[in-house]
Amino acid sequence: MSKALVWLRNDLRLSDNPALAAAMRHGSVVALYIHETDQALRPPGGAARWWLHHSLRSIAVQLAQIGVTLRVDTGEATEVMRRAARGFDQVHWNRRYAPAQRTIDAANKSDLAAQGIEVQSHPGNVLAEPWTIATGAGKPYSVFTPFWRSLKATDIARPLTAPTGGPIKAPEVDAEYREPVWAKKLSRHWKIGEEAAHETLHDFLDQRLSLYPQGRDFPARAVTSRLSPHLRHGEISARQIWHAAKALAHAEPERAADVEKFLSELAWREAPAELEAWKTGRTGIPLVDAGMRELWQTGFMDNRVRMLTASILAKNLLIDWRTGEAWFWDCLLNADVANNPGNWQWVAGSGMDASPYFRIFNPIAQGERFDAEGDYVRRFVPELAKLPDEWIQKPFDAPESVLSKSGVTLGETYPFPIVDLKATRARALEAMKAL
DNA sequence: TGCCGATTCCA
DNA sequence: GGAATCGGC
Repeated sequence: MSKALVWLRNDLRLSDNPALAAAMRHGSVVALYIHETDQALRPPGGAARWWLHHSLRSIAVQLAQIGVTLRVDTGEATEVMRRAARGFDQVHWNRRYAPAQRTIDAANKSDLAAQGIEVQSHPGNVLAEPWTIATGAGKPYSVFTPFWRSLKATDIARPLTAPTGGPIKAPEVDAEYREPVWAKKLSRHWKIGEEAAHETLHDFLDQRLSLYPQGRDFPARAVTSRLSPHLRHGEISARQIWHAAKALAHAEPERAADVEKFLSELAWREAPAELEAWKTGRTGIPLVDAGMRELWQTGFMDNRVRMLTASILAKNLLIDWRTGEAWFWDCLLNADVANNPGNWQWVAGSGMDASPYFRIFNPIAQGERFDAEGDYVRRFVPELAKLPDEWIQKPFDAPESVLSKSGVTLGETYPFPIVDLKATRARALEAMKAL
């Protein structure tokens, strides 16, 4: 009998779970969840860890009802997978899209292939996979509105139904987890698991959606969907939400505008791939990446680099400065309510005593002025270390011969820039003039 | 604690 | 053809 292993990650549901469905078609199935300890991944915070624990317990019971055992393990993904996949002839998972996650998944894929195990990856928890929505020039959209127009015109895949099978006894999972005392407060506000996720969706569509477009920005009204923790852990898929809301708009056309507003907010989940590149120091602009990696590795960032990385996010990428502020807040050892938000507002030009709106940093020019020998870039972006000073701040302009001599392959060892500095500068000035 | 393109000046 | 300067964004 053929055996398939399903690696569950952020997809803790039975319905519309392409990896699980494919594995079930193949033969007998075991599911695996790994608490990944890879350095490149951020471990979940306390609250998310609490949710995850209960979500795992919930899905373990559901899986047992269709004859699937859930195993839970801890360690580096490739280490755990190498052991766990022994004896299986297929491994399935649903794709994830953050750079660090993709690196890990690619490593696993080749590792398993070397063991003679077939790996099949399936669409992750998105409406449309990133490479299916592109501009006329074949590049990812960098502005939400055209992205949304394009997404709306796309056929979003229909959700799959949950697989069936004969029940077995549910295993005890995540046994080492100890419920923190503060979790009692949380548990009064949330129900966790796939069933609860669908209840939340339908409560929202029935009761709060009509108030959503007007009320969503007013926290006291509490009319938002509250689906985000369910989505985060994959207890419900974006496709399921999409089609449930579309079905409502079809049945009650007078509510179509409300549905559209809600779905456009759902689509925001999928727009900012750039935010992830910024956070993880993979923008393709050396000084920005050095700063973001310093922040992540050390909990500190040089002040000039703070201004510059903030300027890139708020002005070139036109991402809400509060998103960047939240990331700094998480990562900085010296973040303080008195300065962190204030500094961000200064850069974004939205606070009192703001920097003038037209002050947009150019990280290449800044690098050439303040890191002329490239020492700082070399320290935190070692894959560029062998580039000569002349090109260390702008590898994308370096001649091919210089790149190859320095062991740099753009798009492979180091990313192409995710922003066109000139074009995004012009766009920012345009956008701010409009204000 | 800005960037950029145009202009001017000098070699 | 490069450095210095300046105004507009």
